[in-house]
Amino acid sequence: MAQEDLFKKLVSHCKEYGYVFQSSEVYDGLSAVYDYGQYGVELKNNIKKYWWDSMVLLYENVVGLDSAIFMHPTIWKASGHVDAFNDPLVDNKDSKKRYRADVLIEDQRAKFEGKIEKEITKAKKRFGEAFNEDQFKETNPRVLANQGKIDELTARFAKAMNDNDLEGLKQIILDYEISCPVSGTKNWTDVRQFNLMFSTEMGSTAEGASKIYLRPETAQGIFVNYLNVQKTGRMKLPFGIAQIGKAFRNEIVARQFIFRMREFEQMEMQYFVRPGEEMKWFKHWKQFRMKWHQSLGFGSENYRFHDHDKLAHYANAATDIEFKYPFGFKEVEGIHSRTDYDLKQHQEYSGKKFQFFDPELNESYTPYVVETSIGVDRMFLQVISASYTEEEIKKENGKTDSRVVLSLPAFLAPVKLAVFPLIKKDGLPDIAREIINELKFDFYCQYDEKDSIGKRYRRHDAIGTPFCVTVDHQTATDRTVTIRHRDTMEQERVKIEDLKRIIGENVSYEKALRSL
RNA sequence: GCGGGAAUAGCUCAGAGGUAGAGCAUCAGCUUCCCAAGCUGAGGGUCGCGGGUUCGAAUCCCGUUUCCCGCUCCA
Repeated sequence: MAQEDLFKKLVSHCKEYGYVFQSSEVYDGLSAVYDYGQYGVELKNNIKKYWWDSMVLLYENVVGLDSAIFMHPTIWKASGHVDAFNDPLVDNKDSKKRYRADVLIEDQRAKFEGKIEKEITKAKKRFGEAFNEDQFKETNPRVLANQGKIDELTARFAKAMNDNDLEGLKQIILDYEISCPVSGTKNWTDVRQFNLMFSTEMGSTAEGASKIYLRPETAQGIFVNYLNVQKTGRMKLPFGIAQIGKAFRNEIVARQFIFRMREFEQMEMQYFVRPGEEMKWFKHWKQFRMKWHQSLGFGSENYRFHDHDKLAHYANAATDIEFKYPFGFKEVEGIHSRTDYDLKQHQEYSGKKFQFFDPELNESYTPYVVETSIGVDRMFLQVISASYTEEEIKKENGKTDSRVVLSLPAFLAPVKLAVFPLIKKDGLPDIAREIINELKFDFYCQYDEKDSIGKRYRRHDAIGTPFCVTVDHQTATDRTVTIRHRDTMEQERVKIEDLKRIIGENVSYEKALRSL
C-alpha cells in the first residue's frame, strides 16, 4: 500500500472507530487541534502509564511531578523562550520563501562587515609591514562609509526589535535593499510577528491583570521545582524528575494529523547529574529510551537516532529518536544534554541557590541536566500506525477475505476483552453478562450480541481488542468458553474461572517492563 | 502565512444547471452452534459555511473555514 494512502486510511480509521476526532468538528473544526475519543483516551492513558512506570517504578531515583500549566512569567524570560520563541517573519513574494526578518538583517550586516574585511586585506597587501590596521579603519573612507552603515543599521535594528516595531523592520529591509537569496528580488510581504507562545491574562480586572503564558514545554516546571523535590525527597545526585502534561505552541505550520498540534502532551524526565558525568548519562538514557520504544515490538528497523549537529543554545549534545511514520522517519522523542543552563538561569533570575552539596567531592555545584522528552501524541501515532494492518485471508471455500486489525500490544489495547453469546437465546446472553460482571473490575470489557459471530470478531479486530470470549451451548454444561486471539484468530477452550488469570497475564505491563 | 488540490449520509464515493443517490456502517426484527458482506423494515444529508449569477445551483463565479501536498521549526 502506498504510504500516503495508508496515512489517509489511518486517519479515517481513527475517526470511524472512536480514536481521534477533529476538535470542534460541528463548527467546522479548529485547525491543528484534535480530541481523543472513547478508545483514543484509553490507548493514550495506557501509553502514559507504560512510560510513567518505566521511569518512576523502574528507577528508584526518579520521582514524579505534576506542575501547573500557568507559571510565573519570569520563568519564560529566564528560559529564553520570550526572546527565542518570538520570530518576526517575512515572505519573498517571488520565490515564496519565508525568512526570519532579523536573520535577513543580520546577514546584511555581515555583508557590510565582509566588505570592510576585504578592504583591510587589500590594504595589507599594498602597505606590507607598515600597515596599521587600527589607523586604516579610522581613516579609510570606504571602511568608514561601511562602518557608518553598520552602526546605523545596528542601532535601527536594535530599536525596532526592542520596540517590537514590525514596520520598522520592513523599512530596514527596504532601505538596505536586502534581496531574497533565492529569487534575488526585493518583493517582500509585510513583516509579521509569530509568537510561538500562547498568552492569556491572570487577574480579575483588566488593569491589574498580568500577562502569563501557556507553557510551551513542561521542562521548566521541573526546573523551578528542583529545590523542592530535592530537599523534600532527600534526593541525592544523580536523580530524575518525571512529568506528563500538556504544552502549547502556536505553530505557524501545524499539520500531519496529531503529529504536530498546537495543544499537545509531553512526557519529560529531567535527570540531574554531577558536572562532567553528563555524557555518561546522556548515553545511558539514549540507549534506555530506544529500548523502551523497541520493547513494543514494532520492528527495530523502524527506528533510528538522529544526532544533532546544530545544537540549541542550552545543549552540549542532542539526539532524536525517529520512528518511520507513514510520511517518513520523524522525531518522536528528543534526548538532550542541557548542561547547567536552565538551573543557572533560574538561579540568576530568582536569586535562589540551585546548588547541590556533594559530600563525596565535598563541594557545591549547579547540577547538569540530561533530558528525555517524548510527545504523547506522536507516540500514539506511532502505536496506531505500527499496529494498523490489512490482511488478506484465504477462506475454506477458496474465496479471499480481508480484515483490518489493530495489532496493538495487548497491554496498550483500550478494550481488553469482548464477551459474546454465540446466539442471543437459550440463556447464553445471561452467562456472557455474568462473565463480564466478574471481570469488569480488572479489565475494560465489552458485551456484543448483534450480528453474526464473525462480524463481532471483526469489529473488535478493528479497535484492537486482543481477546474475544464466546459463550456457547457447551458453556451451560461444563462452564467452559472459547477464547479467540486477535492476531492469530485461533481459539482455545478454557474454564471460565481461568479467564481472569489468562487474560491478566497477557495484558499485564509487567512483561514489557521486565524486558527493559 | 504563501502556492497547488479537496470538501455530498458515520465511512468510501457517484451525481457536471432541472425532485438528493449507492455500497458499507447504524437501529429494530427474523435467521444463525464460531470468523464480515442471509432476509425484512427503519432512521440519517438545508451537498462545509456565506454571498453572487440564473426562472432554477450539490453543479458556474467570489469570499471564507477545515483537511491534504510542498516551503520552515519542533515534542
